[in-house]
Amino acid sequence: MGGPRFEPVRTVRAYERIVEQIEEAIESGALRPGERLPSERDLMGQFSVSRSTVREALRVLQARGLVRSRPGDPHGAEVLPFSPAALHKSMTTLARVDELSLGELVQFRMVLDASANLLAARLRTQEQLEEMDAAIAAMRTAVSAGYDEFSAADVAFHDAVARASRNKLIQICTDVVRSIVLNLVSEKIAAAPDREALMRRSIRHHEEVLAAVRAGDGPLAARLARQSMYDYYVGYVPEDERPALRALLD
Amino acid sequence: MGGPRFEPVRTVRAYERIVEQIEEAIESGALRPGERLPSERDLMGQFSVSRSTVREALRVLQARGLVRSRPGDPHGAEVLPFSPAALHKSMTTLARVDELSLGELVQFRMVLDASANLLAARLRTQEQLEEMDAAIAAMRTAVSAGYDEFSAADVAFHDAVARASRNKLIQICTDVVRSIVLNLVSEKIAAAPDREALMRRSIRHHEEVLAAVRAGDGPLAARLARQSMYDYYVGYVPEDERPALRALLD
DNA sequence: CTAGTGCACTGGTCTGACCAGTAGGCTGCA
DNA sequence: TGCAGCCTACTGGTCAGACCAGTGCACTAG
Repeated sequence: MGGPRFEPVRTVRAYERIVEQIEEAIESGALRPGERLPSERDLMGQFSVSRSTVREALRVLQARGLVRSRPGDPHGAEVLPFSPAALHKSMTTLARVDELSLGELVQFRMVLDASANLLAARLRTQEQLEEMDAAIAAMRTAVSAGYDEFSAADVAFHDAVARASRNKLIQICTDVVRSIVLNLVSEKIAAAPDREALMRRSIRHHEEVLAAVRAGDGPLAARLARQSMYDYYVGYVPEDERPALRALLD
Repeated sequence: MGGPRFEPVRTVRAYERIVEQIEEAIESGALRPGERLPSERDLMGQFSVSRSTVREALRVLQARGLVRSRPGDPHGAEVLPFSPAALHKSMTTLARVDELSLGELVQFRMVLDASANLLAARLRTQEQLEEMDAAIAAMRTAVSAGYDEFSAADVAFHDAVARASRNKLIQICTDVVRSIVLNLVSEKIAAAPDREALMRRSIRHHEEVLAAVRAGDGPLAARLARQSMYDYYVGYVPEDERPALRALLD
């Protein structure tokens, strides 16, 4: 006893080492978006491994959304700007396999949207207010155009609010969770018989929210935003999940 | 004009088709966590592709956290239960490459933690209250033990609150963002000269939050949680980002 | 009944090959 | 001289076949 304590060695696969190195180069900024990786045949020389190993590493990097390769491209794999695609993918998977319910997703949107509005009320610029105005105007004209147009304008409004919050994490999560929710309910909404009434009420709600944001009343904007989202989605949430949503209301 | 409109065909790689099929089997529940995939040599037969192609597909699935393969395992790759590891990875990448600032991360934690407390105040069980009690007790004894123990107890408290919110998305995002934040500041906190005073104040704050949760006062718990987190981290956030954090306070 | 051994099979890696697709230089025509 | 179109060198995608170290299980010897 008392001799040197050895730790179990974790065998690290060759392709993992390659992933680590390239990932580090990208995340540290040594490789910038738009730049190219050497070709696979070059990389196998640089890393002293076979092409299969290089390719497995590139597959992982591609799955993480860091690079993209195109067959025949003489310039090698391209380093991509960050996109929430990988985040989106894993959250979508979560929603599918881990029985994330519509109630939880909507509740999360209520939290995010309320916070975004709270922040936006204090941090918004004049330009952002105009974007929100424009989005609501687009919603009005879209009532007769159809649900897709309406939904797009609605998304534009919430995006403008999220941007005005100046928190990228809120923007990204808003975007990701919203697209999952829309994917779950858009068909139902588009087929709803009282669709037009829903749209008109939604527009009214958005106008109230925007008024609060314009007035700089964060808490009011947050409360109205929560209520608006609740009203819009509650009909599609199972009865037994609704109390949890109402717990966020005042 | 007027003829059939053709869409551009997207060439789909063979390994992508394999990923899609296995992913579908897992997400639909046809393959359950703990079950095994056929061996790579079996799969190359089933999909009529070479082993390289099968392996590239498995690498993608592994990067997404859906399966794991171990060398020598005679049972083939294992289907994993969902874990937020992939989510965590992509969010960490986001924090590194997309210049996510500490201010934004802390702000997001304030939003999540406040919402979790708001919900917990209404939905918590007696058992969860006891967990929170135990976590605070552990924080007290950890003041003298060291920062690592204290931090672990602190994490346990916030986890209990997140669980009590009954929203998995909140739990996961809390977990992911917290670990990123801790990774950024834990060294600084551990080295802070007034560390012990900070810990004691933090315990007091947690006690107040817990009292509000126990009393069922959601808005109060949310407000106290925001304030507590602000106080704990504000010293590590650059001056120019602090106003955005304060915008969340009352 | 158990400890130990051997074997069949696995995943990780390598080599070497072929194909279709791309970009950029080259050729030949106007 | 200018440009359209072809050529070629190279790329990524895929395949085939091979070797190795490691694993679990059945079998064997005690």
